[in-house]
Amino acid sequence: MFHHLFGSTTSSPAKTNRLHLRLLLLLLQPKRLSHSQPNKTSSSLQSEDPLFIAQLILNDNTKALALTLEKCSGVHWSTHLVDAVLKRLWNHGPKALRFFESLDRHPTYQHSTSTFDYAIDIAGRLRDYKTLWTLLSRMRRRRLGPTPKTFAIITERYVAAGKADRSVKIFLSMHEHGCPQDLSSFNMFLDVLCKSKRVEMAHSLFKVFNRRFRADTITYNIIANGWCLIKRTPKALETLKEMVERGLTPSLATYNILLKGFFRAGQLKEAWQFFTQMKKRGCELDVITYTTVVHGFGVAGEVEKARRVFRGMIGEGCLPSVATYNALVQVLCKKDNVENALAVFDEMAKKGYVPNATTYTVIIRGLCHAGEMDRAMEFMERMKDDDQCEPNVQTYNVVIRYLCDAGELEKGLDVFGKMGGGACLPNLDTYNILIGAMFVRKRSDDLLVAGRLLMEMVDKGFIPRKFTFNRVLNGLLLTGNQGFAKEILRVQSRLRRLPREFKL
DNA sequence: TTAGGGTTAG
Repeated sequence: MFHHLFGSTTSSPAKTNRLHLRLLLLLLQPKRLSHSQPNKTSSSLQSEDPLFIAQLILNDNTKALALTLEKCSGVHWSTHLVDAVLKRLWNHGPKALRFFESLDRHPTYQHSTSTFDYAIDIAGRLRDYKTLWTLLSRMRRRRLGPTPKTFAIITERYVAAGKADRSVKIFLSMHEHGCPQDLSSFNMFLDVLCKSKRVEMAHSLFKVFNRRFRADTITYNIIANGWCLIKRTPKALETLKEMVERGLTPSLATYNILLKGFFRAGQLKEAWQFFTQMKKRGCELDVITYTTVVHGFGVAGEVEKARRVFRGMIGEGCLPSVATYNALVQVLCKKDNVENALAVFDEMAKKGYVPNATTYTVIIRGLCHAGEMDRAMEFMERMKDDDQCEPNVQTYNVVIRYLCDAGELEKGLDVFGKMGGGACLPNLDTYNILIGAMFVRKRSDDLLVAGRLLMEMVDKGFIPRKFTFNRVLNGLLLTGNQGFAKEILRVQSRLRRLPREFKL
C-alpha cells in the first residue's frame, strides 16, 4: 500500500512532502526497508532517489555510516547514483568522503573515474591533501586515471587555497602521475589560473609553453578572457592581435569575450562600437552576444538601451534564451522597478519559456531589495511548488540575508533550519551571512548561536576565515562566555596545525 | 571541465 509513496514516478505530492513521508515511514517501520521487503522492489525504487540516500547519510551518526549502508542493503549502486549522492553531499565534505570510502569496500560495486574525480574534488575543497593524493594513487592503481580533468580539479583546488605556485609544479609533473600533458590539459590549467585571477601567472606560463603545446584559438581565448576578468582590456586586445599574427582566426567566442570585457571595465562606448562593428562586418551574432549587451548596458544603468537591444534581437534573427530573460529581469530589478521585472517574468512564461532557479532567485532578490519581504517569501513558496525548479542554496542565501538585514534573525534562522526540508545544504556563504548577523543586536544569546554555527560549519568541512574566528571569539569573551571561547580556540588551532584527514 | 551569456553587495 505504500508503493505509490516510494515510486519514482509519483507526480502529485510535492517533492519535499514526499521526502518527509519517506523519512517518516523509515522511522516508523525501519524493518520494512532493510529486511522485510524483497530486495528487488526496495532497491529498484530507492536506487532512483539520490536525495533520499543523501538524507539517510546525513542522519546517520555512526562513523562508518554502518546504519545507512545496512538500510541500503538492497540498493543497486551505480556510478550514476553514487555521483548524484556525492553531488547532493557537496556541502558536507566529511560525510561525502565517508560515504565514498564505505562504498569502496562494497563486494560488487566499484567506483569509476568520475566518482574518483568527485571524491578528489571534495578532498581538495577540505584541503585534505593527504587524502587527495591517496585517492589519486588508488585511482591510478585501478587504471581509472588520472585524466586531464582530474588534474584540472586538483590544480583548481590548490589555486583556490592560495597555492598557485604549487599548482604550477603539479601541472608540470602530471605526466609522472601517468597523465599525458597535451594542449587540452594546458588549456584547462591556464583557464584555472585565469578564473582565479592569476592572469599574470597564466600569461607567463603561456609565453614559455605556447609553442611546445601548439597554442590554439581556445588558448588565446582563455588568456584574453583572463585579462578581461581583471579589467585589463588593452592586454586582451594585445592577445587578440597576437593570435591573428600567428595565423589563428578569432572565433565568435573571442569577440564575445572582448565585448564582455569592455562592459566589465566600464568602457560602454567601446562596447557599443565593438558591437556595431561586429554587426557591420557581417559577424553572425549569437544569443550570447545579445545577452552580454543587454546585461552590460542594464547594469551600467542604461535600461532603455538594454530594452531596445532586447526588443531588436528577434528582428535581427536571434531568439532570446532564458539567460537573456534573466539578464533583463535582473537589470530591471536593479536599475528600474521590480514590478517591471515581474511583468517580464510573466511575459516570458506566456511565450513558453520555463523560468529556472536563476530567474526565480533574481526576482526574489528584487522583491527583497524593494523591501517586499512577504512577497519574496510568497515567491519562494511558488518556486517550491514549481516541479521544474527547487530553490537552491543561492535562493536561500538571498532570503536569509535580507531577513537578517531586516532584523528578523529568528525568521532567518528558521529558513536556514528548514532549507529545502534538508534537500539543500548550506554553503560557506550561508554560514558567513548568519554568523555576521548574530552581531547586530549585541545580545549574548546571539553570540552563543554564532559560536554554535561556527562549530557546525567546521564539522561540515568548511574553513572559516581568521576574521570570522576572531570576531566570534571576541564576542564570546566580551559577553562572558569564556568556556565556549576556549573550545572554539581549540578548534581553530587544530585546524591550523593539523593537516586535515579523514583516515582512508 | 579545453573558450564566450543570467544569481552576492556594500
